[in-house]
Amino acid sequence: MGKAQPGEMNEASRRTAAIGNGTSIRMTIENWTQRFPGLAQLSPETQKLLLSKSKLISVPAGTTIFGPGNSPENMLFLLDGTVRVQQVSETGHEIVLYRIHAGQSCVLTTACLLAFDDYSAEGICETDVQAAAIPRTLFDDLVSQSKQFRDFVFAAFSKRITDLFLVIDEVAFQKMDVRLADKLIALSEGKDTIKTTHQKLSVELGTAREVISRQLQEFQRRGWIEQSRGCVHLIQRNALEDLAGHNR
Amino acid sequence: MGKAQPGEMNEASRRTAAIGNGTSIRMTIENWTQRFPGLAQLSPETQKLLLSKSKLISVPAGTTIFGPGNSPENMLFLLDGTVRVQQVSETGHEIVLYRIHAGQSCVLTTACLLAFDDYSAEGICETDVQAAAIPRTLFDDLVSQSKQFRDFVFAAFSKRITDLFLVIDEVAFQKMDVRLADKLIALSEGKDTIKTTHQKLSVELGTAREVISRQLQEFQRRGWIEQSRGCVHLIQRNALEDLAGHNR
DNA sequence: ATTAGCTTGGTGACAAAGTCACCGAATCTC
DNA sequence: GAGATTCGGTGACTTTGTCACCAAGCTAAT
Repeated sequence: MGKAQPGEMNEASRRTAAIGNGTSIRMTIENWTQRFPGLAQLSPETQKLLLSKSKLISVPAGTTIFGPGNSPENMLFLLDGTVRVQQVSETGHEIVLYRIHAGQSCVLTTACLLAFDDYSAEGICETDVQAAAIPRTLFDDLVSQSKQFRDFVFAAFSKRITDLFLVIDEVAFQKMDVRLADKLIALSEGKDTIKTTHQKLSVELGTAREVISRQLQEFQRRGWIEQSRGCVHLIQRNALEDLAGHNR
Repeated sequence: MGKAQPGEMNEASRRTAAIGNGTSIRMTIENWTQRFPGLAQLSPETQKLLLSKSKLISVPAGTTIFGPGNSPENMLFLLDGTVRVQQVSETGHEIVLYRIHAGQSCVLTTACLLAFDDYSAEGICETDVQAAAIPRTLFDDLVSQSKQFRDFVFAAFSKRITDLFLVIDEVAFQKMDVRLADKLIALSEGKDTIKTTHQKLSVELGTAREVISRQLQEFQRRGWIEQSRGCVHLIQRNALEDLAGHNR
């Protein structure tokens, strides 16, 4: 693989959280179920059960919350922050599969890990993260007892699977310039500066760093962006959105 | 897209099954739950419930059992045959996502369709198919009542998601020769002749027909395969397996 | 402060894969 | 048997991925 080892990017300091073993529990929000559109409709008893038997945890940015050889005991409901789920292939290539945002749950990934530990995906906190950890047994009880909870869980699974369909479609058929423009818009979150490197962008799209560099140069040549070390500045967001097909 | 419209391959005659509306119900197997490793452990009562409230259906090869604008009312458990799940992208490109084999269920795909009807995937019977159709309400009851059934369902979801991870990895990072060799081995099912066209193989891998043609020519040049119209004959299976990395 | 090492990004040459526009032969349909 | 369709082959070109290497910026140790 040469000297650039993509698996060794030091993400902050890449701590590994021992979730469920008493990691910095901080009670910040009492009624966190209200933050989940799908959970707010649970019966009061179910909500009480969830709130009483779950623990609020807080994890610093850069932590790997699950990954090879590290299946969490609990399932997480993200209250704040985002978790990036990515995969390292045998060849050493990396690709970002999806992100879990506040208001979503890790159930599927967690469930997958429980079922098959020969997975290759890992979940990394991109920001400081606050989450509610619920034990597997409680998860099982809730699925059994609450129709609303079942619907929430199955909807989460379904959304994830259809999203993965989209990823496959993109990787297989979309041109790089379109994919990159789309990713820049997504990562910008409305702001005009994205703090990222060419290397990180290449992992986002599962391509090579050189490809990103050339594509960004082309965008710059057209006056759509400007670059500085570790930053991309969006100058003509519209042009990028057009290319990404956001107006169709 | 030129004259070759990939979306118009006439698969047998591409009937659309109206599952649940009294399609040729044939009682062939009484204790079909025994065929599912995950279901055989259900309690006798649960099995009785499943058997009594589900219907055995039989669908001819080429039928689209689900697809855009055709969400089935029931969830299927495949007793015999295989269903190919594939996707058509906006650009008109097609790719096979996975197959559902006898002993597996469509739950996830079905669930996805129920949740989001803007999906683009479709399920096509590759062979004559026999399946047990279970109504959504029964599915919901079983998930609620039976721990074993829950485990079965979540294992199915998990397996599917991890499989999709693998597909993404392959599409993004594997070389075409490796992927094609792998696919040939898989499609051969142990036999030495595969009845398929270059066009169909290109859909399997989400690539262009020309790429397949050239790659097969190379395999032929090396003496690994021979070709005739609509057929690929495996001459040196070992060589293909080696390339596909089956001995590592 | 200086140096050594790492990260970031740039570059050219080449290989692999995808696209486009054809073509002819085999097969099917009427 | 004629015409249409499917199947596969081909060359020219573009896009993307790979490899090897370089230089500027940043960081940490001495």
